[in-house]
Amino acid sequence: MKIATWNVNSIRTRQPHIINWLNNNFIDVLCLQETKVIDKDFPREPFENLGYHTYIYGQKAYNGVAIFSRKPMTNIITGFTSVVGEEIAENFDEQKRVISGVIDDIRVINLYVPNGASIGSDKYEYKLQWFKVLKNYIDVLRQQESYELCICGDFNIALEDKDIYNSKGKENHIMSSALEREALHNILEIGLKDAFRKFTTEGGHFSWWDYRSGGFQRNRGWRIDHLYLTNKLYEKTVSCIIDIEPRKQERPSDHTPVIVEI
DNA sequence: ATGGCGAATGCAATTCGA
Repeated sequence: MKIATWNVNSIRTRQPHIINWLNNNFIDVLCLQETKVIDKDFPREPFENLGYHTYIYGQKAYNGVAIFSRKPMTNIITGFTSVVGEEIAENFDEQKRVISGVIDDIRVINLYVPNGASIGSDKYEYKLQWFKVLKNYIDVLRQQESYELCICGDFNIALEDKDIYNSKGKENHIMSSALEREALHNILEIGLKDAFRKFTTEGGHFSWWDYRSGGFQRNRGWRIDHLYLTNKLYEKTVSCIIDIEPRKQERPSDHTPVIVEI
């Protein structure tokens, strides 16, 4: 089974790119971030016509996540509140960043982690607090269910210096600060492993390049889109690659897909 | 260091992303 994650930066703008990519890559489950559209206006039909079931959780202009699956998923959950309760979820579901479903006894959790703006900003604090809610969400699910987990998406965090084109001076940079890395490690310590790192240990592999200053042309990238697996799935994983082809195309997303085959 | 680019909103210029 192939599961992919891709921050498409607007489902409506990127619709032809995604259709083209799915026609060239047989993907069972596609997790999308930054769909940037309310559910009523989400272009479901083009993807249903390709044979996908579509599960969406969006809002106007910002954020928004979706999962496309060839087989129907069960136990779909949108947002945090129904799992952790209103007291812990507070207002964190105002931003649509979490959707999850179960397929073949795997719970796929698709995340669009907050960006965080800059170190010490209100958005940075929001990002760190958001991780605490996420931790609670995963803990509750693990108490309630016994599925294997695939937690994937745009994490807006590069865990290691080698995941950044030039890590010099990046310890006080958004996406690579110690507190952000600590927040993500805190999630992973329940027993999640980075599928990409099962096969590739060297640096220089990226999933996002800034639109500005010719980031892609100069290969000034970051690896911030991840697929994390519980051990049983990790052991069964046969490949995990970053496909940079979509980033080369006209009018691309600033992110490119990451695919795991289990 | 700063600003760069792209998308949405909504129709010009601002906000946001990372």
